[in-house]
Amino acid sequence: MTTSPTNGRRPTIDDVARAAGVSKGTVSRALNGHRWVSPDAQRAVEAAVKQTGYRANALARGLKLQRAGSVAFLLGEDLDHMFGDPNFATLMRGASDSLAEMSMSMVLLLAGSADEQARALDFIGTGTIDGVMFVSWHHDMSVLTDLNRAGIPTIFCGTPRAGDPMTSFVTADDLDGAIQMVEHLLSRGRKRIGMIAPPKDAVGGSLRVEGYLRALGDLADESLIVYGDYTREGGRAGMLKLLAQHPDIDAVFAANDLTAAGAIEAAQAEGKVVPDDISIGGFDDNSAATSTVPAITTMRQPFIRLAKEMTRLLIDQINGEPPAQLTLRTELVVRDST
Amino acid sequence: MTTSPTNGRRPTIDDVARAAGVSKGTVSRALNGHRWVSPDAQRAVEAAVKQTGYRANALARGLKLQRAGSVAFLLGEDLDHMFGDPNFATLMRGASDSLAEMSMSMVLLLAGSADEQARALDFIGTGTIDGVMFVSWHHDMSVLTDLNRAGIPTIFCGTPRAGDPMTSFVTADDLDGAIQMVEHLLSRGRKRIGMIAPPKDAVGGSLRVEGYLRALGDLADESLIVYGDYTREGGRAGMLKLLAQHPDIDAVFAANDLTAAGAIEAAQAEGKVVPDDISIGGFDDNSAATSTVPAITTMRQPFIRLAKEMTRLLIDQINGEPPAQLTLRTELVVRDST
DNA sequence: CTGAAAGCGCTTACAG
DNA sequence: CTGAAAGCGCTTACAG
Repeated sequence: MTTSPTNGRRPTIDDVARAAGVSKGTVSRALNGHRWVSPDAQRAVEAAVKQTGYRANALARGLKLQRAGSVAFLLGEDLDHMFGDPNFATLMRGASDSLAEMSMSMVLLLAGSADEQARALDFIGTGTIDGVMFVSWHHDMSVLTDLNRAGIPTIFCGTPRAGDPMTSFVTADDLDGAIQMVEHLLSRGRKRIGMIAPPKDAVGGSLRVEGYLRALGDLADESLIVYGDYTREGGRAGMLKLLAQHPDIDAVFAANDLTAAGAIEAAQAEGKVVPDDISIGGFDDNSAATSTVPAITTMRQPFIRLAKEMTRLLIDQINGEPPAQLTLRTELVVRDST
Repeated sequence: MTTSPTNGRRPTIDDVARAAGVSKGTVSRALNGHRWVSPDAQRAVEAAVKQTGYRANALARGLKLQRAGSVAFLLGEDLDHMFGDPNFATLMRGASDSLAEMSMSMVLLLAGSADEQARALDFIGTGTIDGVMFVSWHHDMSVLTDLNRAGIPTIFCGTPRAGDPMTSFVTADDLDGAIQMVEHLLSRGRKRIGMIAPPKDAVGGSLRVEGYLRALGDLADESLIVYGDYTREGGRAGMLKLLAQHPDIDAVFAANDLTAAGAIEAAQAEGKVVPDDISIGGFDDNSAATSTVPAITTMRQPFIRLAKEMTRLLIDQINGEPPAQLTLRTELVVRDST
C-alpha cells in the first residue's frame, strides 16, 4: 500500500496532502486562494499538485459548496433553425468566453421540442446547473415559467412581452434601433418606405414594427408592411411582394440582415439598382450584412456585450441579487445599400 | 422546526424519508428500482416524492456512484463552420436522443479554438463528465491525444487516419460509398468523371478520393480531381475549374451534398443541363440534397444510426468494455441529378 | 498558520 | 424487507 500517485483512479486531495506533507485542509486553503497559508506550505502544495496531476473533483466540491460551477445556455429553438443564423454562434461564444473568465463553465442544453424541454428541465432540476441563460427567437415562454417555479436563477436574451413571466433579461433596444434606421432612410430623401417585418411571434419583433411606424409618423402606411421570417428566402419573397403591390416604394427596412440580403437579391433580380432605385436597411450587423453587393447598412446589435452582461447579471442573481433588466443601444452602421 | 417541505432549499432524501415515514435507505432503494422494497413502502415513497417535488441531487449521487451521469459532445470545429452544415445538427440531436433513453444527459462542449480546447479539457478533467463523443470534420487530433492520456472514455465520429491516436470510432464507409457512387455514374454511361474532393485535411476525405480512383480503375485520371471545401461556394468554384480545364467531362462526383449543390448551380450557370450534359452525384443525403433542381443523387450516411452506435459504444466503454470500432455502410439514393 | 472534525446528499453493504 | 452506518471527495468553522 504505497502512496501510488496513479494506479488507475484519479488523484484526490488526500493524495496531494500526502505528497505535500500537509493536511488536506491546508491543501484546500492553498488551492482556493485563502490567506493563512505559509509560503512553504503553498510551495509544497503546488509541487504536489503538479506531480500528481490533481484536479479537484467538481462533484464533491459542488456538493460541499452548494454550487455546481456551471450554467446552462438553454436554446429554446429547433437546432436546425439556428443553422444559418450567425447571431446565435456569436452570442454563444461570447457567453462561453465571459463565463470562462469567471471560471464557470457553460453547457448547451437543447429545448427546441417538448421532449427536449422536459429533458432539459429535468437535468436542471437535478442541481447540476446554477443558473440558465435562455435564448429563443420566438415567443414560447413556458420554459421560463417552469424555470421560475423551480426557483432557478434565469436570464432571458431579448425583450419578453406583456404577459410573459417576469424575469431578468438583457436586450438590444429594438424600438430605438428601428427608429434610427427609418430616420436614416428618411435622411436619404426616401418617402415611400416599406418594411419586411420579423415573423409575428419573434421576440422583440413588434418593437421593431412599432419603431418603424413611430419614426414615419404621418407618412406611415400599414399596407407597406409585409411579414418575413428572418431568413434570406423570406426576404426575397417579401421584397417581391412589396414590389408587386407598391411599385413606387423607394426604401425597405428589413427585419434583419438575412432578410435584407434576400431583399437585395430579389430587387436586383427585378432590375432595380440598390440603393439608387431602392434603399435597403437591415438589422444585426452580422456576417450576412457584408455578404451582398452592395454591403448592407444596418443596426449593429452588441452581441458580445449582450453576452457579457447576460452572464454578469446571471451570476449576480446566483449570488442572491434580485433580478434585473438591461437594454443596450444599437448603432447605425452605414454601408452601401442605402 | 417543522417538516417544512419547501422553505427555500431543495428537498433532500431526508425530507422524503420523513414524509414517507421510512429511512432514507429505503427511499433510495425504492427510487433506484432495487428489489426488496415492500409495496407499502414503495407507495409511501412515491407519494412523498410527488408531495415534496424531490429530485435526487446529481452531485451527491455522482460522488457516491463515481459516475457523473452525463457525457460531452465535444465539437472540435469552429462554431461558425458548423453553421450551414446540416449533418451536425442531425448527429447532435441523434446523440442527445439516444443518450436520453439511457437516462444520461448530454452537454455540448466547444473545442474549436485552442482556448476552448483548454477549457473543455479542464472541465472534463474535473469529473463532471463520464465520457466524450468527439466530432470534428478536420484532422487535428491533439484533443484526442489529451483525452486518451487522461484516461477519459472517448469515441470519435469518423475514421481517424494512420498516425492518429488509437481510439474507438464510428464511421460511415467512405471508401465503399465513393465506389458505389462512381459505379453508379459509370452505369449511367459516363466516361469522363471528375471529382470535387473533400478538403485535404477532412476526416475520411482521402478514403472518398481513394474509392473514386479505385472504382475508375484504368479510366482514372488524377487531373480530373479538384479540391473543394465542403461548402456550396467551394462546389461552384470546383465545377467552374473542372469545366474550364476539361470541357469534355460528363459527370462529377462531389464530396458532399453542399458541394454538389454548388456544382449544379455553376454547371447550370454555364449553360449545362443536369443530368443530360453532366451528371452530378453527392454524399450525405442531408437537406442540401433536395434543395436544388434537379434533386441530388447521393450516398446516404446513416446519421441517426451513427449517433446511436456512438452512444452505445461509448457507454459500453464507460462500463469498462474495451474500445471498439464500427463502420456502417452508406446507401445509394438515386434522384434526378444523375 | 495548521490539523482534526463535521457535513454537503446520496447509495450500499451489513446486520437484523 | 428495513434501518443505521460508513464513505464518496471536498471545504470551512473551530481549536490550537
